[in-house]
Amino acid sequence: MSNTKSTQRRRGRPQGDEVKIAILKAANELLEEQGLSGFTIDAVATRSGAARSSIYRWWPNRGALAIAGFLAETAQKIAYPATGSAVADIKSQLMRVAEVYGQKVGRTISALVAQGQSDPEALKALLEGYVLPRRDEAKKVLARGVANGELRAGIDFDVVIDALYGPIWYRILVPHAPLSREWAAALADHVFGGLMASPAAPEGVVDAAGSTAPPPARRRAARRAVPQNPPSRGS
Amino acid sequence: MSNTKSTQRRRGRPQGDEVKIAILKAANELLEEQGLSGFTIDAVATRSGAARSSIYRWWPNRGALAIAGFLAETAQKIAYPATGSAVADIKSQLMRVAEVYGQKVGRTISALVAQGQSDPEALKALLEGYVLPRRDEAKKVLARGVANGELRAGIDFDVVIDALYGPIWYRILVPHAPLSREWAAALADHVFGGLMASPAAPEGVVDAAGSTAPPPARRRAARRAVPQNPPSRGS
Amino acid sequence: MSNTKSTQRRRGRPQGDEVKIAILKAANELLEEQGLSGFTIDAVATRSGAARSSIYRWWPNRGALAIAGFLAETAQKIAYPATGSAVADIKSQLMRVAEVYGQKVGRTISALVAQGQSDPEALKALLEGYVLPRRDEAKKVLARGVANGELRAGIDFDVVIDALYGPIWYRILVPHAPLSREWAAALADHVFGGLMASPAAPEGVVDAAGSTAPPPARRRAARRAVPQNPPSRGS
Amino acid sequence: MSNTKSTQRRRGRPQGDEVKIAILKAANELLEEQGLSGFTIDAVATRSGAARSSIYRWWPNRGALAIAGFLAETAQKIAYPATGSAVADIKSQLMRVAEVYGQKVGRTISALVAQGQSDPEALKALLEGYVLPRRDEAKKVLARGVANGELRAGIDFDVVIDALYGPIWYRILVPHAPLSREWAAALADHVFGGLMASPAAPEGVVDAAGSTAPPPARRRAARRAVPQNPPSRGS
DNA sequence: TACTAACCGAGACGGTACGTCAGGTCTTGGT
DNA sequence: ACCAAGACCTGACGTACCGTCTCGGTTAGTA
Repeated sequence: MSNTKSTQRRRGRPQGDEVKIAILKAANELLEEQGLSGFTIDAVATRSGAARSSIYRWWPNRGALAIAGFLAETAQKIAYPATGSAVADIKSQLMRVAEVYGQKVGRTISALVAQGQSDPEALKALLEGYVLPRRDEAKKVLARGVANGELRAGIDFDVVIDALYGPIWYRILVPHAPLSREWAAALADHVFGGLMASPAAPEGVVDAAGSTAPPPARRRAARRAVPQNPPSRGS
Repeated sequence: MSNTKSTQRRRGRPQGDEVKIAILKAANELLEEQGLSGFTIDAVATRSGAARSSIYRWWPNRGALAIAGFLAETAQKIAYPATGSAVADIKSQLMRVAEVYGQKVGRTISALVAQGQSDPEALKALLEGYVLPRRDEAKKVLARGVANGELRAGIDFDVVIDALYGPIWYRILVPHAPLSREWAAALADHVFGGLMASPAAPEGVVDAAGSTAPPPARRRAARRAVPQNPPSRGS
Repeated sequence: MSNTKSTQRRRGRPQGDEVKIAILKAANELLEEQGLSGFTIDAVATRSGAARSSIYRWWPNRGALAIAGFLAETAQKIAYPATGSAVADIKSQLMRVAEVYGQKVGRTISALVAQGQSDPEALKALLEGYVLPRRDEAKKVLARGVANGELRAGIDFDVVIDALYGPIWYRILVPHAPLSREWAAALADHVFGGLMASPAAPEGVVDAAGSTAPPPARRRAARRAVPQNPPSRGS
Repeated sequence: MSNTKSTQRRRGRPQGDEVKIAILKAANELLEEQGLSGFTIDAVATRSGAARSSIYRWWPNRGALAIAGFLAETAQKIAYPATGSAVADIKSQLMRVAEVYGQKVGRTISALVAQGQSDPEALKALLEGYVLPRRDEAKKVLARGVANGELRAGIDFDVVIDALYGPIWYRILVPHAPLSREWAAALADHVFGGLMASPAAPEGVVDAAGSTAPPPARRRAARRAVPQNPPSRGS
């Protein structure tokens, strides 16, 4: 990024990465420990041993610093497993995410989202630096699942990801009950398995509620593959 | 509520409702229009015509005022429909929620959640004043669905509600894509209908990942026998 | 005061003095105990058991209340003695004033003066209600002294009173050292007796500085009798 | 004072004196023009062009600022003259003080004293920063007068200073009549010259009231009449 | 004896200033 | 050129009193 050619040295004192790293580390720790309220530029400066001006030299404001700290330190810790089954991979990763987000990372993420509500740049950075890349990853796994035949062909990946991961973010932001692996497992089962006792109901709902976007293609494919699959909505 | 008998008048000058109402109205408008950043006690005072001290007389801090404004003005605007079908009711309400939250109410709610991340009281107020009551309402509808035979008996209402509403909150807080009725309809269909191409998969996942709450029996049974089998999980 | 003829009774409930008295008492106590900073309308109301509005019904603001409390409760406690000698009366009263002002009354007076600096009405009330009447009293005693032949005929009573009582007020307002009877006695002696070793000096000063009020009588007597005697204290 | 060696530079941005000076200047002007009531931190900030936070960085509260403004701007304007005669010096300085205090400085000082009545720190600062140093100066002049033989050896400097300057402070704080050079001259004459028509009276009083500080100049005259009266304080 | 106007307690209300805190900018001197 | 230190301006926070006002309840003299 800011590197010129390595042969071409700039004048003056070269930038020591230690300062930057110390700042990011301190930022991340504060975010984990105290959330947004304790995350003060001054606090970061004090903890890192850096000066406030050094922070502002590299990041334009506290939102940017928060995101940067998160991305540098925490973001990449949750990787997808890669077994044979896409569904199994997703489910186990979902459980792991629920577990991890239930701890310090959750505090951090909720702080970042909160910051984003009054700081469009921070929101954008969070989206582009974390949310969207991870959604892309998830989509790849889902695509593998479709290719495998584990999942129906017509599913809308974005909707599925929202259905799987949305509840987790919801629970860390609106903590009406703690996150747990068990809850995540149940969530995955519900989403993958459906809830209906009788397959006929949804269509009625769709008609009744005026839905304009019935997903028929999937259904047909599904019908082929699982002939006696009763939840055929159209039938 | 906190009134003693109506015959028992309180001493002192009675509170003029106009002021309180004007304050709440102004608070709500500011929250809708500008989110958290524009939501200042001073701004509320100016817009409402009240004095700052009058605001602080009734609400201890800005978080409490934000919640109160939302609850007083906006919260009750989204009611459940009550047709015959529980599932249809939920789905159509979900779509309506998605629609409404996609507009000004969404800004307000996201601001409130953000505020809650650094203000435990505000978070508590939001939960107790809005989230939990609405979840209870939803649970009643779900229970009706189970009683109807529309839904399986074994489902965990909290998980279902998380699966249905979590994604909406997620999307207003992390707006990677706009909310829409269609998206909500698709979401409902996914959750109610499931995603699996083959119903066998989840169990494998469950086994692999150590889930303790697999809902397999129903589906197999349903597939076989189908109709109004209400196999309660506990049985 | 605001009474119309005593025969002409007004309709309605007459004013009960208890409330007024309780208010004044509380006001005075607060002033004595805590000075200006603790003297709050609210504090007075609470301590007296009266309502704030009752206070404002009778006194226009806190300054007026402070003065009224002082005048009603404390002011008249210091009376002049009346022996034969005017000088002795003044001196003993000065000592008594110093003693009394050194205690709670001093706190009260200093608070009132302080209040007066930012409240012209209060200052005026203090002057007219306390300071000037007492100065008039003192002037009478001084006049008696002149009539007696105890004091020179040409003295300016206002200047004398300033010289005698000014230092007391100065010491309670600028407490560089505590008030005491001894100090007051020394003060009286200095003022009544003068400080000069040689009586010639003042005239020179007077001439040089343009004084318009030379006190010649005493000096002449002194000049005659006691030339350059430098009576050391230790002798 | 607080400087370490000049070679030892402090880190960080050095303080720009302009800001501090502008603040003190504004503070002083406000005090002169409007007294305590107009002396608001906000007003000082506005007039000086500085920020409120800059004021609070250097002074802990409004009392401290008031004192500082006075000491920095006004306090040193009144110096003692230094002619041969101590008495003449004191008298002419007293007249000058009366003249000066009768104008803007008087407003300032009365405001400071008033502030001091509810702010012990401010009172202490006024005493230590202004009152006591000036009293010390006056004592030096008085000592010179004693050395000269102009003044009696036994006089208590503190009492004399109270007698001379107390009335001035009294008059600016309790302005029953305006200050003037003439009044000050008369005051000086009274104090230096005494008031008694006959020198005998005070002793009676002294004895009766237990005074321990008899005024001797008069005594010389008295010595004739009451020769062996040795009311030496030390005995 | 009933009326009725003033008294009284309570407290809502619009204001103003306080002192605190954080954010973000700028200016030094040192390395 | 980078960095620590910290002065500086801005603006919101929550608190404390002020003085005004509007209620409901009470009470003593009058009709």
